[in-house]
Amino acid sequence: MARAAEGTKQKILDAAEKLFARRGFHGVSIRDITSAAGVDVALSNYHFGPKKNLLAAVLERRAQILNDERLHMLAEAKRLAAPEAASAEAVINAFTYPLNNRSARGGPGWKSYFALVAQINNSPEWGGVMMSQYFDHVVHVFIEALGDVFPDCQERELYWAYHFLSGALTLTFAETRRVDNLSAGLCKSTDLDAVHERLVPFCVGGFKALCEARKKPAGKSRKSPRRGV
Amino acid sequence: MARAAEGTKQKILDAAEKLFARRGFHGVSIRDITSAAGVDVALSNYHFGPKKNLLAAVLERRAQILNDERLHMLAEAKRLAAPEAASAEAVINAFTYPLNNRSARGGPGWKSYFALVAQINNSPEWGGVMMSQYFDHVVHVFIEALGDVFPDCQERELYWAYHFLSGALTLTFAETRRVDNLSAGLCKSTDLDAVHERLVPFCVGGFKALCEARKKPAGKSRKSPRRGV
DNA sequence: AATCTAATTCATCGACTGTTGAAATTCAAC
DNA sequence: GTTGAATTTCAACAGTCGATGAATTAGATT
Repeated sequence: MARAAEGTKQKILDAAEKLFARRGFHGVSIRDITSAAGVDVALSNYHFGPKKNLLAAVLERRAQILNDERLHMLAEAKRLAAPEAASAEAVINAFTYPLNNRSARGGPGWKSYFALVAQINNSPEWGGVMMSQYFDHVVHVFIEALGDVFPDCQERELYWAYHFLSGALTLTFAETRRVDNLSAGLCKSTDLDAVHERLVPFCVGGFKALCEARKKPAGKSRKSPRRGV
Repeated sequence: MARAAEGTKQKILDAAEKLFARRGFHGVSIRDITSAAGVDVALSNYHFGPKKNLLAAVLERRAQILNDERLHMLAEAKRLAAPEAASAEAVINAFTYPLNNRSARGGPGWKSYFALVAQINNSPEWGGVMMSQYFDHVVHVFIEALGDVFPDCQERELYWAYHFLSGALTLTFAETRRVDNLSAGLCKSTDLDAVHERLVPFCVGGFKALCEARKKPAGKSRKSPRRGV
């Protein structure tokens, strides 16, 4: 039947995305996934191979879209600011806003995706490799752009600052609702636009403070050795 | 045999902590844990009940120690700064340094513990409730202290800023090593003292920027309604 | 030494795990 | 309408899952 398969593949990916996000990779069986998708158990193996490949397929599906949007927003920010360097706010916003937009207005699949990414990012089993695989090449572009914004900042500090941003970002879009209880309802995890309005200045302030505290040692700034892929 | 049991309980907790941290709750079987601990399978159920209770026991064991150290450091910071308010740096340091110290110099059990907490914090299955259970009462004390540091800042913003700090903090002490690869060795996840030196100014800068961007609306500051437990 | 409880061992329960091979079905191309 | 490959179904595999009840051992108390 040729391309009736594409439909089932997407149904399996959708179900896997949702269930992996809720209970984690090991907390979900292939039978859970295929029965939620309304297809036969064997089809997961037929289309995706072993279970780990299914997780990889889930992560890969939306990563490309997200990365394209990030790079497009960054290019636009640079264009508007030229010939001067774009603001730190604009660069960081280009990195975070696509998540905000997709999570708030992209449908439930995107919400599951970000909840899953948060778990992957914080897992020693997957975090060190899978996050790098899908996102690092775009992060390098942003680090370089931030090097233009903070010409006196050491490259190492930019990576550390990105690391902190990454933790805040993934936890935010995981929407675990902990902060809702903690703040007795003052904060609402689900109001993503409101959170994002705070996330960006927090991170901009963090970058500025860290770069200020650890400037480049001596004379000339703006070296920024291009990093290989 | 009365109190020979305490030894086995600790052995089970140690093994569970280590394995849960590496592969997550669902990725580890009770047989994995008890065989790593060198005890019979049935002893986990005998001492801790069902598997979920074992996870709770693991989380609870070190939370009390950590919370005590945090509160002690906060009191000390307040004492040294009195009669003025303590600095933002001192307050945030009191919250984060105990993690840094225990992870760097507390033995491998603490490292596993923090890696596990990072996964719990980012998991929709556990994050919303278990983190609150063990840490929120201490967080409330710190939020109040931060209210003294930033008297013009709205309480809601302090909770959001804490949320971002929480994401950066837990990812940092998860030591997934992603940033090591990303930065081509420029950053070393395992050099915790170096990371902590950056984490604190980043978060202080974030708090300041967020509080500055969203000051209290009108006249009088310092209301800070005491929040119930 | 006898007693009693706490702790440990062992065997086993039914259910579920990821994966696969063979058979059945579907659909496009001829 | 027949061929042929892609897709789906079904049944089953060997192994593991969390949990438990019964029997055994250890240790303190009497």
